[in-house]
Amino acid sequence: MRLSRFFLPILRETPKEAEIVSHRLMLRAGMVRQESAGIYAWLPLGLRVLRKIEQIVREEQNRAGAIELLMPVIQSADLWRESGRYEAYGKEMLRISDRHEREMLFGPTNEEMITEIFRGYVRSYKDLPLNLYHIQWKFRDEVRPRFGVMRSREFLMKDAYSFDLDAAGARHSYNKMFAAYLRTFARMGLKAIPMRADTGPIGGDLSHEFIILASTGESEVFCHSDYMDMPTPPADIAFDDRDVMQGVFEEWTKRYAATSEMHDAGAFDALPEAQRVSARGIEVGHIFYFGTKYSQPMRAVVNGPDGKETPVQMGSYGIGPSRLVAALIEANHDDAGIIWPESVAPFTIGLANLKVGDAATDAACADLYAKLEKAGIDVLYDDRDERPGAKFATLDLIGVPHQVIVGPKGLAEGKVEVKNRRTGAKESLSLDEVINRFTA
RNA sequence: CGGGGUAUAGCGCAGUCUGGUAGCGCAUCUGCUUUGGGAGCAGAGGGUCGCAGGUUCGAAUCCUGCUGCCCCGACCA
Repeated sequence: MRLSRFFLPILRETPKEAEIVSHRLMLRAGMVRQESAGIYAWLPLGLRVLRKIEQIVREEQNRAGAIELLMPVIQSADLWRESGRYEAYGKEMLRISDRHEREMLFGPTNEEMITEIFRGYVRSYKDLPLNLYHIQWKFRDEVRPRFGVMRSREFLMKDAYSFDLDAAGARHSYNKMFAAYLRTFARMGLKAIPMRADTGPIGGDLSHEFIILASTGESEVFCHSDYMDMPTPPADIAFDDRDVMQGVFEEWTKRYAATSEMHDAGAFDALPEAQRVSARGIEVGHIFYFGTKYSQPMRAVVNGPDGKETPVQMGSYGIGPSRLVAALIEANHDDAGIIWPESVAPFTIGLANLKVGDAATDAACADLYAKLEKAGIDVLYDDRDERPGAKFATLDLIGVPHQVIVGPKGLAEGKVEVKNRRTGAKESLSLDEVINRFTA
């Protein structure tokens, strides 16, 4: 992408409403624009990151055997009356009516709808287990949205729903999502710690929140220091093996880890001081096992091997990709701006032409740009007629992992500079070496 | 939902107390000079002063009502 042709409305000053660093940087880097309280437009740079995150989430859901579909954002009130949640959900649910005065709502979550879909087609235990997910916009009319997309009213959520014949099967489904979540966050370069959690309005009796540690986190968390450095399940782990999955679950839950709501000060204080981690955290995922809470009232039943109708055992599993964008920035930034992990970066390479109009510099940049793009690398080519300082500041701000800096000074020696955004390390390479570095 | 703020150009702000028809910095546009860490000079454009009433010869400024947004608390992917 040529920057001169891109839409990147960077702000030099910080809008005053932005309190936390991720919100400030997202506004300054031209990633989002607030349209109403807690409602944001995603600008091209922000959307690129959101899509990368979404894709990682999708790949790991698929790997764990979940199947993608897409449900609507607008739902019928009647569906929610079946589960009893239409009244129970309260003011957080945005209720609307259509031209025929039918009561509708903007979906805050989809347990009811997925249960309705399931019961419409599935009759036999032989079709189980089943895990269906979608990545769709949700709306929760928060009393007080804040921190940009971290706590917004409209937000993107991946929500998966598992269906099993019995509790043991449901447990396995839960464990698969548990392992998939560990992999998902690790691929984004985040250390997410599963913590026993309150189930809230979703209901049920088994639940874990996945928390990443960040000083600006909204919850207070306590955990064992071992969590700072634990191996993530490999891509080829046996998701279908119940014992293997149970092993992953046990390994990751046997040490102390809890949010303040579930905190047991006695148990935590019993740990040696060096192993106690007390910090603030951001919830980036939440998984629930709630049995027949919805299948019972909504009559989602299958015929078991014994020929009897049995309500299915269900669980639901959420990740907030839009919140993750902010969480990633909280975990990856410095004074100059964002530092994207490569897996979610909007562009992999930022190519800075320090002297637009200089024949040699232009030619070198055009050559590098063409070859890198041809190799399938996302390159943001800063071909604007700006001074070098402005280009460095822009690339630092938007956090592109690798900067390739081309100027007359270096080219005189046949060299360009390659700078690592995270480490700040600079190397002087020839054009060919640059190509080899990124395409090898 | 309780409490506290705030609303003036794209962004950040002054002007409001004491009424006289809107200004500064950055950004934008033009020209010249510059070009390895957010350049300099000269010029230019851009605002129904949140909205609606009212007071007044005259309202960004005073009065009334409304709305948006932000912050603090109780709730949450």
